[in-house]
Amino acid sequence: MTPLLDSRKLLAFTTLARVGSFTVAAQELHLTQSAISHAIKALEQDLACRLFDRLGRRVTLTQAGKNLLDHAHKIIAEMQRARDSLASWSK
Amino acid sequence: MTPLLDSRKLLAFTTLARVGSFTVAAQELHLTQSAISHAIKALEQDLACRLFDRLGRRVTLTQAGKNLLDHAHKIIAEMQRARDSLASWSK
DNA sequence: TAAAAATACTCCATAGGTATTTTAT
DNA sequence: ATAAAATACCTATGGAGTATTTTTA
Repeated sequence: MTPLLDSRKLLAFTTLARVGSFTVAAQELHLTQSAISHAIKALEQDLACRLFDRLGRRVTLTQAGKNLLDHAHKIIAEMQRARDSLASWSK
Repeated sequence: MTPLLDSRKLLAFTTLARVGSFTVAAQELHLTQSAISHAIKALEQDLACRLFDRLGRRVTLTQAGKNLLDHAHKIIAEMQRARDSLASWSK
């Protein structure tokens, strides 16, 4: 129904995909490991699919996760461009 | 600091930009006029610039608003593509 | 004066925290 | 036995509602 996605969850997602660890992703985003765990779980529920395989301590993208990653990067990059654009604008 | 934008506010923004009325935008999104007003105000504060000129009843985009509109469309469209992509994916 | 937007409140959902438990090395 | 993820629980922020006030055509 709604086309929208939560951008904070997408950022948690791309960070986790890059660093491969909930703990390290949390540090990088200045959040707790718990917050990242919650965010990823909520995103997986929202999209109704697993995004990561938890193979013991190894956290790797599923095929669906790989698929989402590209979109997530584009979305975040576009938000950055929007902010940059409006910042150079006013004043 | 954060590159992120709130996607629900962006949707309120693009809808208002298209229909030119808080009341009509609210109807279209199945929200109240108050909710749209709050959302736009919060977005304007977040970005620290006016997005609409309220000329009496006529609501029109400012130059900054016109600038944001293009980005907002791209962001929402990309979210839609992400969802579509993942939907056709799993089963 | 009759519409439409802004605002004052209220409520509730959820993002995020701490503390703990579970799991795998 | 230890380090990392999941989970239980709690709190606070803010998204969204109703009711009201302000505004302007």
